[in-house]
Amino acid sequence: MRLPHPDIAGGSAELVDRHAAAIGALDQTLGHDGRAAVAPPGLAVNHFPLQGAGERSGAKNQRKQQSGRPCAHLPQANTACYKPSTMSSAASRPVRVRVAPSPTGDPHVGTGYIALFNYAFAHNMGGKFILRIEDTDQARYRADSEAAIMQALRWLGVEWDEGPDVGGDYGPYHQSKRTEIYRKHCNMLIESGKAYRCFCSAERLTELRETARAEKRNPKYDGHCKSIDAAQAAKRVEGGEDFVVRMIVPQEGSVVFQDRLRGQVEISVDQLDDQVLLKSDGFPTYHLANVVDDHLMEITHVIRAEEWVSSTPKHVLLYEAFGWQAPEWIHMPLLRNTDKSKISKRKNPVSINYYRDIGILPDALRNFLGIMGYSLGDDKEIFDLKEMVETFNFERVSLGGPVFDQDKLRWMNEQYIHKLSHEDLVDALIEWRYGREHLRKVAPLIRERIKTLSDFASATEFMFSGDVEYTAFADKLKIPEVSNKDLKKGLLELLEDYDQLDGYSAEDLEATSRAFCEKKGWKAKHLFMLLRVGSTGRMASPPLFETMTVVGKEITRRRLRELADFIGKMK
RNA sequence: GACCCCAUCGUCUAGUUGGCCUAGGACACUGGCCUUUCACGCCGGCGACACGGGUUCGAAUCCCGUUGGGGUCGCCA
Repeated sequence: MRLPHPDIAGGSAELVDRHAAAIGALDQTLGHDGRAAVAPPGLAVNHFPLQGAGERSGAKNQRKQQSGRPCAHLPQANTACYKPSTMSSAASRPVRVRVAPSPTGDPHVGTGYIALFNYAFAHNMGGKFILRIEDTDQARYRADSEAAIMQALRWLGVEWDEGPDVGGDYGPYHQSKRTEIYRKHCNMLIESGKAYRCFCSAERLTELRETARAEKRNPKYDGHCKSIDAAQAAKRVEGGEDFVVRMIVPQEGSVVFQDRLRGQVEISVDQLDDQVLLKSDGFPTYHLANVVDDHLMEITHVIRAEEWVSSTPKHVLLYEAFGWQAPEWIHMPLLRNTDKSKISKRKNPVSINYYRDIGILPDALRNFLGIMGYSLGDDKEIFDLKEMVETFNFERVSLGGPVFDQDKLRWMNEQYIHKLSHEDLVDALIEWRYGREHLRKVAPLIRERIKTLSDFASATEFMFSGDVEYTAFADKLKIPEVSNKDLKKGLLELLEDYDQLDGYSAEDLEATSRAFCEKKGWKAKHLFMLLRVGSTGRMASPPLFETMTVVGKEITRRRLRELADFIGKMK
């Protein structure tokens, strides 16, 4: 399923009144000349009064915040210091934060991590925690993803006060239902000379990027369409030409903003591109949607991952262009793989459901995420959500990127298991994989394969375990005429194909696998044996694809990936 | 490559107003105790302030530089 095109998607009819009001109010904020009514540049460094008490007091940050020359080198007042306007009213603004996942795949531990910190802060401040679905990417949209993300977040114990399913006064909470809002705001920027339509083809842009890279320049849009006058642009639009809307980034100066954890960050505008705000399919990009929604939803603090630091200037510029008060920026460190790179599914299981499926207790995962880049200050590592909320303080965040250490997670889970009463342990087991629901899926697959009930355990052992071993089958793990290297690569590609699926049915898996064989010229029976050994650790199993669904998507994925690595390492 | 961020044991971290730090805790690893076994538990061990300059009576803590790691540079978020 794809998202409906905005033209036919929920437009203004679905907008609640307050948005109309907000847009109306915005019209007034913009002066006749379209200039944003913002505080003049060059003010003293701003702080949210809110953060005063809890202000990070690290000397380094203090230095940065106090450095009195944020705009010193900047030439013109009008291009100079894009510093967030002073928030005189922020003190009284109730805290509202959000997590804004994109439904393009499995519920990511990083989403859980950021959600947890948003939740902890919101509750500590007596504020609200909002869930917003950023479903503006039609190409990567996956129908089953959104529900999975919500389920996973709830499973973790991170509950939202406003969101798509629970409602709230600031909806709709799906960006796909807010396209009319973005379109309007985009037009405002065009009218006020802050944005323009661009008709360049994807090919031209790619070429631009490539030549820039070849010449070792920073890839940047060359402003080709910037000078097209309004009348002509309108004409081309009417003529049915595809276009995007780009924001106009000032030619000189730099953008300065305060990050709660890092102090002052300054980035020169020549690092910035004329960012696309509205895509040719009519959907907004993250940058536009995020700013517009955060403003309309009255978000006070943007707590997100560090990867966003370098695009924050674009957002600051947008707030300025609209004449809005920007939220406070708080960029959390990135979760890491063992090699310190940003956590990724290629190197680490990243789906929350994987951890659920191998039998990690939700509280343990939550607690574990809570010690990533964070501590209570004493030597206490085991703490519940309530305790984290009550004592939460951004000063306790450390910025070195924390490695997601499976060993420590398991240890922590052990602590939680030990704390369970016998009865609760039984319940946990039943809820995990020893309940009727799961057994009902298992039974049909093994009934023909057991002579006594006591055969059940050995017949299904791989359905109740995490990783499996492949060493015993080392000499069987091959496909004629295919090198180990290509085999590994192929397996990984297949995994990608599985990931593109909406859902995880045996039929889809089989169809995908067969199509893959076709493409590769591999014999199905060869590939299927590999998949069998990979997903079960055996050469004999119940029907392969049914088995894979019962073993579960996450564990199967992990096992197949391990298999691929194993094969890659063979002689 | 350009820009930005970061820097205490292999890993998560305490240390944040510089002295109480011959750097504390946890995971992992490891020796022992307990025990019919295994596990748990308990006691012990290994193990870090990246480097170089400053500032200071005194620096893991402040400043500068170097090095290292990471992130970003998309009509993805």
